[in-house]
Amino acid sequence: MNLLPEKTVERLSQYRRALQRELADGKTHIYSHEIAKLLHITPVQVRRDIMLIGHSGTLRKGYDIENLIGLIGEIIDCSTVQKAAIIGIGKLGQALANYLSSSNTKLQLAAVFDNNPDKIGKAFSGVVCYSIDRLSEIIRRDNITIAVLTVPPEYAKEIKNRLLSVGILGIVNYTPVSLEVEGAFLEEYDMISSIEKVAYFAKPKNAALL
Amino acid sequence: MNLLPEKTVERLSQYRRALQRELADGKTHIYSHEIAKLLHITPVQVRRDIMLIGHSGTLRKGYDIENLIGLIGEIIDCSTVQKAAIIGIGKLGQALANYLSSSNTKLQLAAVFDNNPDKIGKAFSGVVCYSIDRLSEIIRRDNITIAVLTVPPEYAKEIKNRLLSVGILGIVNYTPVSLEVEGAFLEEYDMISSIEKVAYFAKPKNAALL
DNA sequence: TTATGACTGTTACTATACTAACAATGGAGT
DNA sequence: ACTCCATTGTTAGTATAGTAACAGTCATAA
Repeated sequence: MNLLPEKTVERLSQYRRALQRELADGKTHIYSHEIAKLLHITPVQVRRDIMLIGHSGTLRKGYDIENLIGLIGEIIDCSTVQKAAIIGIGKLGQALANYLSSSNTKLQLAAVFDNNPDKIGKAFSGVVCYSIDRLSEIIRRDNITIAVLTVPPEYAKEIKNRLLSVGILGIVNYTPVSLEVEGAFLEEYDMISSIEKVAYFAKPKNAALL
Repeated sequence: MNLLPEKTVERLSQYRRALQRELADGKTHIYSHEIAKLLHITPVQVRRDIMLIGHSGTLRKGYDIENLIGLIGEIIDCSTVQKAAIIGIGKLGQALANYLSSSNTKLQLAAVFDNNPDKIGKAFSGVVCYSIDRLSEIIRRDNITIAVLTVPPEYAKEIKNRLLSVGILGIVNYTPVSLEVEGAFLEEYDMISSIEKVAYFAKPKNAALL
């Protein structure tokens, strides 16, 4: 199968969680316009995304929820478990650790790292915190492939380099400094610029033009 | 001036912070390719963004940093101070409170809200926490226009409705449930789907195709 | 059994974002 | 003064994302 568009992958992740909730509510089938309503997007977009993952089996009663959840898993999860680490277990890191360990994906939070001695050895969301000095060692040992960066900005670049040198495959960068990454997939998200963007479009003058 | 593209606004926010760092280092002028290098994008994109905000005065020595910072401010900041509130001051909310209050934008964190009695009355990043029951009252009283939602997902919809009914202008939604918003600018960010997206593209099979 | 209609699957179109190409400018060296 | 060339400003082109239009399918009911 070819690569899916980025946005489609993001939505598939959202579909899956929404579908899991519906399944828990006892529903077995669902229409595209129902999924659309849950995520506040259009039914066309839902059908198009589902088309892209080659969902053949669809009958007149809409999509079979369990079936679809399974298929999404086949597409976006790895056949083997993928392990993730959070680097920098401050407020943001702890929040993410919570989300990750409570979301039932195949993605497994395998380790967290920090340089604060008070935190090392403690567990966060059930995962033990290692010293940042052991980053390369643990990543290699536990075969961790995804890293979430929530360190203070001044450490970001150096840690990124260490991650790349032990062959990390994916990095999610939540620090406000942008990184250059070769040989791994990088996703950057800058909270401040997101909020400033909203402020811009929410300015009375601009809101009128929306 | 017309509305700017969303991505351009996000980058302007990033340019500004990068430029402030450069200014602090004693630099007075900067080339487009230098800015590009800081954010790991192309010089063309930098120049295009700057063109869009109508930066006329640019000479052979690159852009005048102080000048450019000022212009970006004129464009993306409001003429009057814009006030923001964080709803739900858990781990994520506290992280955001920190970022917001330490970033020197015209955006001012004016209040935070929570339903936990232990938190009410306490200060977070120097901002006092109110009971969620007083949401409408305080937003109106302090003329808060931007809301950042970091509450547990089950509360999101109801709080969104309250925000809209007091005329909020912008909402940043960090909860994993999607919201329907009419009459305000909405930005949604789902951390789980972001990380799952990275996991997808970082799968060995897919990474080969990048 | 056939017509109906609600729903899916697909293609064609539009909008947004990014990139490449190139024209215009003006300081520096000769 | 003239040429050179690094750098900006702008337009044209491409890629990605989203939307609309429509054809295909099948359960249902007359």
